[in-house]
Amino acid sequence: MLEDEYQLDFFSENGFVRKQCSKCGSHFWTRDTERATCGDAPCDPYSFIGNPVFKKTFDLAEMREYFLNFFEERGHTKLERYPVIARWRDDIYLTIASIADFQPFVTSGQVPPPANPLTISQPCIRLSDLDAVGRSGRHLTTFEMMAHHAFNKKDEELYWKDRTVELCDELLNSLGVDPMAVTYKEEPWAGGGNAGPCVEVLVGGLEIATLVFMDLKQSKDGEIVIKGENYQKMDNYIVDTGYGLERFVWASKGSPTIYDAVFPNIVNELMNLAGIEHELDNSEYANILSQNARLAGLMDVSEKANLFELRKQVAFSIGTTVEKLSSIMEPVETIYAITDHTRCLTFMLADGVIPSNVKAGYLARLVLRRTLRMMKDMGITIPLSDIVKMHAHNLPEYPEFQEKLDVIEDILYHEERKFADTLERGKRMIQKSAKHYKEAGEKIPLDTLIEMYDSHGIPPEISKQAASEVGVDVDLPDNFYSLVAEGHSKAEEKEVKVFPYAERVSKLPKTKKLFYDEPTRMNFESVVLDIFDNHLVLDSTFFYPEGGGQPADHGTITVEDVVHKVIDVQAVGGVVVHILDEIKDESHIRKGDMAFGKVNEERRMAHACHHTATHIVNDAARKVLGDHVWQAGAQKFVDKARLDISHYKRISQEELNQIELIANRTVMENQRVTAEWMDRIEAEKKYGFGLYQGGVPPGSIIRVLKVADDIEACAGTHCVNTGLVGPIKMLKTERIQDGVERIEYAAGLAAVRAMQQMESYLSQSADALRVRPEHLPSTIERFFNEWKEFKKENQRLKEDLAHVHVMQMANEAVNIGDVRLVAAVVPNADIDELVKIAGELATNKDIVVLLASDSAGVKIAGAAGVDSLKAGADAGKLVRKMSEIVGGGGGGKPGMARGGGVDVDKIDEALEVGRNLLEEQISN
RNA sequence: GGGCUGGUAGAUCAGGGGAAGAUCGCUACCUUGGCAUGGUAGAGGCCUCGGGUUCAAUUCCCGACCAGUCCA
Repeated sequence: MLEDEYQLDFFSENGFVRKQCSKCGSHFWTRDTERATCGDAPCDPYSFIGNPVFKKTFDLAEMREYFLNFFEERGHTKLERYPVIARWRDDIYLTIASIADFQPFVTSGQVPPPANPLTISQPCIRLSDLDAVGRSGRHLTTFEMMAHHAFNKKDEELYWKDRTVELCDELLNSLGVDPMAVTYKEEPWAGGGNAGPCVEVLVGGLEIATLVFMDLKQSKDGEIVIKGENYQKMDNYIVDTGYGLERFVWASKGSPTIYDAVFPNIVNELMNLAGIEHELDNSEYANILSQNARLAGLMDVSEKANLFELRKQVAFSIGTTVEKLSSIMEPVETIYAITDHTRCLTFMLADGVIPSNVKAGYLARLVLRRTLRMMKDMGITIPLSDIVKMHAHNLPEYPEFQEKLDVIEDILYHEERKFADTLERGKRMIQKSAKHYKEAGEKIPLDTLIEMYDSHGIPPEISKQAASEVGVDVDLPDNFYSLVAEGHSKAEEKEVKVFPYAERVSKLPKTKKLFYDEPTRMNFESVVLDIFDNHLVLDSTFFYPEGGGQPADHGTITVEDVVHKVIDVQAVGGVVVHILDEIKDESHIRKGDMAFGKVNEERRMAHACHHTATHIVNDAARKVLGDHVWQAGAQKFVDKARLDISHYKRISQEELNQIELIANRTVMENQRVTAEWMDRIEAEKKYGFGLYQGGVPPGSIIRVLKVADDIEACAGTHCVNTGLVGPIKMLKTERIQDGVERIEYAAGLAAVRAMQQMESYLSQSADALRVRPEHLPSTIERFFNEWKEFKKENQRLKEDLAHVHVMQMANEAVNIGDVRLVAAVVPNADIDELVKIAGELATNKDIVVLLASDSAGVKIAGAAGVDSLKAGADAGKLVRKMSEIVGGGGGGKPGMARGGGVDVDKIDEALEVGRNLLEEQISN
């Protein structure tokens, strides 16, 4: 990055000098001509701890208010915060910076900003430094990025670098920061395909703000190279600032850690619950924490080795041992982490993240389980929701937290129980396996630990502990988690569907989509713009292309009296491509030809019904289950449709019935369905991000569809009022992922057909049992019970029968050497019977039994008593040989075997062969 | 979106192509004044469901459903 980028008039007019840090070599601007270092860690240690840099102290609410007012007074529009879950984006789950609110469409210039310039305090969640939270004294999973943004265009500039730095300097001065102590360090910024010059603002060793001047975008031919990537200048350039609210509060208080500055009351309460004396007034104790924070500021403590180094240095400076220091620090650090993590959960859950095993929900569960484990370690036994409530009460400036508390409590209750179950199950598993290895005198292999974690969610530390309770040792390598990851890295090829004619299509003008204007019209005329193979592009069309979970229309297109079937329709960058089933010999379609289209009405109407029904069901589900319900996907078919929603437990039958009732009531109220093309930002302001439940559409103008109380950006075709949807019949629910429920239903004629189908199942079942449908449940229960009793009865009878046979047959035994053979055909006996008889006969020690029957082919059973076994008899081999004779196979153990075949005529032969083979066996 | 594990008695789980098992719990009886305990006997299983392979499937294969879990 060029040095010129940082030569600002503001600096030169205000007595700043550009210097190079004597330690790290980076350049920085300062008013202090004597200064040698840049002010950033590790070149400068924290000096603000115990020595606040502001005139007065602020808490979160005060600081936020001060900042926003400061920029509002200077011409910025104050904006409400966005959710911490990035609903308006499909590339990230969580909001990681204030600028994320405006990506991608505002930053790209496609969509005008909601206000310009603007100021906002955006809660952000970053889980990348999870291990450092609590330990470093400064890391948080959740923080608020206070910001002011200005979106400039080539010919329309609001302000740029000078004004931005000036505002920052003015803000700091107004807070009473010593101007000589502030440094602006040059640090080019790059991320997410953009880049630009940037200055970090440092006071007292702490980075409290970052001022990014985003004016570059990634480009292969770009001439500017940053961190190995090529960039070029953009036509629109953006002031992207980030002021850390929590860091400002920390700097104002000068407390040993950021946690003691941001949520001191909750930290204290949890310390009490854990029985830790957290007395910051105690100078010795405060000194330990301060030393720790100062040194931790200089290193990355998520690395185990660094943490040990930190401990060593702090222990040395206060004259104690690492062990002693660790025993003091670890519990305190854990409490800090719990406090932080629970605040993170408060934001996530209140903004509608449902803990789950996929997507953002997984991140919530990750944090949640981490927290539960730490609470257990610290002996904190109150429900997790109690801590979340503390945060909610602590943050009255977020009234939405209060409203959601009931649902949050319910979610947390479920999650806590679930995790307890998982751990319980895991403990049993590992101990069982531990016993196994103990007997073998071995350690538990690493593979087992990996499986415990990967497949069963048991952290290796817990496995180790559980195993040691049984007295088995476990080797736990430091790189455990990377070993787990290795097991996952078996390459997965992804098939990316590439539209074959994208290049050619991109040169065509966008197709006029007339199906929005006249949703009921099915016949139309248009002009052929282009055709390649069987892909036809028209000037305008009534064919709906696949999208938004709605399949493409089918129908016909006639050109020059030749009728072509349309089998698929796709939209490629605004151009609708009709895919024909075949190009016939007689068709000579040319550019400029008139084309006559006819859309298959039945298919279209079925899709429209199901699409409108989907919005109705979504609305009903939210009314029944709660506001946390969020569409996670949907698909429409001709005969049914399905909707996936986020919900933290199974939908009960009663709830489903309720949803069905409400949905059908909406239908009967025959409400108007309206669609309106709206400015994107305006729509977001008016309706919130619920708009994007069905996906995030591109562009500055979006189609806002209102069905009942459901308002979404939707490009599908719909019924013009809810009455046209017809009946909505719920078919089933399915849990496709933890935290995601799938509801399947049919609407319109499809619903009627579904009901008829169900009815026919019912009447067929009722007919079979010769009862009326309403008597089915009781009758079936009776039948089932009777069937079970008959089965038992049958079993008993067979045993009795076997007994009778045994008495007879034992007398008919023939002596062969030292053993007695019973060889007989038992007519009509099934295999179970044969086995029973044989088994019982063989309780006579010297008997060998060979039985056959002719039920359903040939069945053969053989058994041998213990003495006959000693004499050499092997029922397994006998039966195998005999079964071969009758064209089958068989086998078993020497004492008991079964087999069979198909050749009924050879039963006697088989018995004869068995007898001969037995003679051979015992003569050896 | 990708991957992994499991579904057997009321509970927790063994087993495994050739007569369904253990432990706890349950019922009855014995031991006791009563309970704890200790005996003895017994009840309780469409081995999740649907296909396939086989002479034979609870067991192997495919699919569905249910449950658990890791990762992007």
